Amino acid sequence: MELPEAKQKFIEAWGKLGSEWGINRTMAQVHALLLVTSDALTTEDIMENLSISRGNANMTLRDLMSWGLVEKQHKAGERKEYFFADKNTWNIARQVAKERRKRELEPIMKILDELVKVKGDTKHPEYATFNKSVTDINKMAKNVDRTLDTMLKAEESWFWGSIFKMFK
Amino acid sequence: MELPEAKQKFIEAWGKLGSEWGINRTMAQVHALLLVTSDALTTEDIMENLSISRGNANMTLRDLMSWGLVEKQHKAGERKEYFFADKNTWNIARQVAKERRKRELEPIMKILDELVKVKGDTKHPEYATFNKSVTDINKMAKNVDRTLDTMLKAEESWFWGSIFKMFK
DNA sequence: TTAAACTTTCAATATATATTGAAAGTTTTT
DNA sequence: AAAAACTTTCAATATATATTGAAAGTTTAA
Repeated sequence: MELPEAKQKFIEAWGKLGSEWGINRTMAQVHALLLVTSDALTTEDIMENLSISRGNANMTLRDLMSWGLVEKQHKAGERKEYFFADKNTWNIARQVAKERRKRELEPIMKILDELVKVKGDTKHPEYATFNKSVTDINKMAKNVDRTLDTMLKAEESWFWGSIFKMFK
Repeated sequence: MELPEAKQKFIEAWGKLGSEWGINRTMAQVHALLLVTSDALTTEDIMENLSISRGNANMTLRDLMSWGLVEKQHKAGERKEYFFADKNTWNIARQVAKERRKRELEPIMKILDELVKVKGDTKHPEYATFNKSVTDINKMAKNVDRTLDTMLKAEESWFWGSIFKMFK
């Protein structure tokens, strides 16, 4: 397989994976393109490479920046904006974990905390079932939250090292 | 807050979380409904409770069964099918992890394995960048895969216990 | 064997999400 | 101050995804 084809394959696969995980396919593809490109790219470059419109490229890039995955670069003597992605995979994973925690985990934890407080007759199966499910999910959410916290503070090698000690 | 309202809140929140993670909102809501209901429910019950059509209820239930999250129950002397969800949160998490690994992680790992093999001139920045990103992502995918494997074999208390030892 | 009770299918339709592109906005240069 | 070079916005539109509901299929009971 030649490099251009391989890049294309990667962009497609990354886009597909993204869309399966609730991330806009185009956003994942722009990210993928920047991951496999050594130079920073202009909006123009990205539009051309992925055959998308200016508006789409612009919004997607801003979105990627809000996720902390892409940054602007300015080249001396040029007005155009260039974009590049952090290529450190561990940083990417942490950044995604951080954002999803903030955007999705925190809100649901807030709701679960409310629901756990709901009082009722423990003898009543409907209440008991509700309470058990909500309480258990809340506990798991808190476990996930603590684990993410560890991950966010950790160095990659230490993190996976600790995980793999679990095998022994 | 009263139980019916609390149930409703839970169903909505679970549905929203699901849709953010690439899981059909209705599917997540049916799952949520079954999680907070002590009795097994009929298709009819679910249609009514969530105001969805028969076709939708039927397909969603089959989908949930294919994820291993819901099972059929037959009551003696009745023809109707009843559905109930496993309420063990750890089982749910493992089941979801197992399915997503099979459906999403495995396919992309296969592609990454191909892409890592692509040969090129290491001195060429375009190739070097591609190769580094793909290689690193491949390694991370393998780490995630091993971790999921551990999780799938593990007991809940052991798993979280091991995770939390990481804090020390 | 036919009717009733139930489940499944899937083309049509509705809804949600993503994309376009041209106009408006901004900054720099002349 | 006007033009040029660029970025942003957003209503209109296209696409993808989810849902409906009625017909077809299946199983059990009369």
